[in-house]
Amino acid sequence: MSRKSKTEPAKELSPLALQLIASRFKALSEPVRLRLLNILMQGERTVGQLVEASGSGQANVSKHLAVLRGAGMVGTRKEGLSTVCFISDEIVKDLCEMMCSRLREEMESKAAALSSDQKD
Amino acid sequence: MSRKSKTEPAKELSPLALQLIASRFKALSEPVRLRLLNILMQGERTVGQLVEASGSGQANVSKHLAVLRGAGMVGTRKEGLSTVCFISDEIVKDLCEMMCSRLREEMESKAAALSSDQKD
DNA sequence: TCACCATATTACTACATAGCGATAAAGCAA
DNA sequence: TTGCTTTATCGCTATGTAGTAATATGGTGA
Repeated sequence: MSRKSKTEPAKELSPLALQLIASRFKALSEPVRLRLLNILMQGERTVGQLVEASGSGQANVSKHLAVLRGAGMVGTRKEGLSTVCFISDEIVKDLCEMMCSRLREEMESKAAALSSDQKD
Repeated sequence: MSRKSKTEPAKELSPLALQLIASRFKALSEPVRLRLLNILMQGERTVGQLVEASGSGQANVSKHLAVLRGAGMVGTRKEGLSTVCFISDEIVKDLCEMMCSRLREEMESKAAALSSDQKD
């Protein structure tokens, strides 16, 4: 592989690369889509189950699933009448957990700051 | 820390948590913002340097920087007339590198599929 | 003080998309 | 075939935001 000696000095990314990376992050930038992924992390679900579990409308869920499929994060297969959905890229879990624990840290440090900041 | 025995069974996230995570990813879902972060990974830069290096307009860069600051990813300090910008959350680098290498994998496997798929 | 410089903000246009209701498409049952 | 079920798609409205030009803000030097 092309590993340099050190930590790699943060390469310049081409406009195309930036565009592609941005579109991946964009797929993750919507609460409903994150909710769908969060549900799918527990295992495969049909579209109908996702509709019920997410509380969003059927058309909306279908559209969001199309986005996630387009980003290569969710896969589907037909099973009778239903469409079974599953996470097709495990990176999603890592990314979300990373973001999640980072948020928790921030929250906790802010909470700590608030409680030690209690002047009158 | 609160690590369970196994891999943690993918907790249910609250609507607020989903909203917060989504907004972080949203900050990363724009090519210009990724470009700014990419430049800042090489070290601190003034707004003017970012304008020049990114090729975007001054007002636009300023607005994107405000988004990144709002997401806690970039910090700034005044230094004379200039505003010096720097990455304030190292998670950004990890996230981008993760996404980047994932993309590279996909590209390479697609390229490989294409070359081995060369029937007449 | 005034003039200048770097940056932020405002006002605006253009475009993308989230959400919804209605409808289409596709597979199953009778 | 008809009717039912599940999902995808269409048409639409409302909202968000990227980009730009113009202006405002605030620090610097004369």
